[in-house]
Amino acid sequence: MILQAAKVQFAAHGLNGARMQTIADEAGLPKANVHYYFKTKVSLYLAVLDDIIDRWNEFQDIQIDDDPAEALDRFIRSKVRFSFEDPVSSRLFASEVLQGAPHLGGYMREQLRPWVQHRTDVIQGWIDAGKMRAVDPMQLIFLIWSSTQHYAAFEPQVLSIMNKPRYEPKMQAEVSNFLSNLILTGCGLTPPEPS
Amino acid sequence: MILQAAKVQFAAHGLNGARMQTIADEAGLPKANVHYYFKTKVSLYLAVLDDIIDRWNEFQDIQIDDDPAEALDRFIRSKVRFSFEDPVSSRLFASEVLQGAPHLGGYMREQLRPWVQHRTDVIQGWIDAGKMRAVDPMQLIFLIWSSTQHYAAFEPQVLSIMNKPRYEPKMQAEVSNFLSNLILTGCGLTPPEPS
DNA sequence: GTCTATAAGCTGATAGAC
DNA sequence: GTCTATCAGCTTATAGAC
Repeated sequence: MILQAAKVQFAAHGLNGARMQTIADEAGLPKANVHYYFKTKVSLYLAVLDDIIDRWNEFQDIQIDDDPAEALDRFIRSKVRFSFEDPVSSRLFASEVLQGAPHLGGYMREQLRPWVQHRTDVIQGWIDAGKMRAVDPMQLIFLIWSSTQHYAAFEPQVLSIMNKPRYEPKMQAEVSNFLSNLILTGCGLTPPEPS
Repeated sequence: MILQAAKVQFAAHGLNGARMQTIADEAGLPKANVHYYFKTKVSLYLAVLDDIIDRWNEFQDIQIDDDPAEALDRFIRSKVRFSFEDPVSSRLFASEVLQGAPHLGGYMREQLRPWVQHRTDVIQGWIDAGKMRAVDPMQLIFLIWSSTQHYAAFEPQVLSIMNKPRYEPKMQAEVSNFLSNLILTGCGLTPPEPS
């Protein structure tokens, strides 16, 4: 699969650093075939980016009527799951932003910003209703994004410090439980039972 | 300054993606001069990496006798300061790890792992002494790293969502206060007065 | 659609004058 | 030490047979 091979290379080396030859090798094709399906390197890069944007925020909405503890717990677990199940997409997103997000500016303005705006409104509503501590809703979202994505983008560092060759199966649950417990407690909420 | 220009380019594009010509242009020198001071691209890259490793964890030690709230507050603020005052170094570190940390493996094993080991021991000591809630000390360190570094590595995303062209001066204090307050509360500690 | 061969231009690195 | 000119090899992309 060309897109998958390209995603891995672009995630690790960025647009400039990735090599069409390497992508072709990883996909098991002659380089010319890659250019048959994707005329230029940039168009391949954009195709890969489009592919991940769709699933970036696919978890269910949060609503003003939701229980804050349950909704935030779901949010956090959904993000941790994404990090562990599709770490390459997380890395590609991080790589693109590190380069200044030159190909994601439109997406951020037109899709991600309203997405965040809606969530901050809901969280502020919970705060105004006295359902949770008064914390900055936008910074809370950034905290959840950063702490969950860390295990994908910084996997080599985490593994090196834990002195392990790869994540163990229980790791995802441990991270979910830790983050949900600490963040919800930090918001003055009672964390749900660990699942 | 060659090292500074190189740091910016390597941070944004990685080792393979950065261009010696661009580095030379940004430093205001002919490309040949860069090669006079640094024989190869890799040696320049390593020089830049060495330059940031020294200051990566320069804040003062935490000790078992410290007050947990004060020590963690200092830790968090120190990391936020680093993110806002030297975001390029944070980005370069992130870029290198995204590429699999091929040039930082030794540093992580020999320096960073013992560094973390010592801190987790201290935090576990606090927990055993009943001074704070029982949370996983290593994951707590990862949480502080990820949440503080986010504002450097993901600056374009944060700014785009906040609809601002650059960080305002008060941003660093707001982030420090938010993170310190939420994380310490999450640890069952009473946050110090915001500074 | 797939593949080999190759063109056209870019990139890291050096030679050599000053 | 600094600079211009240039080389050798790499990289993207295409041409053209099958």
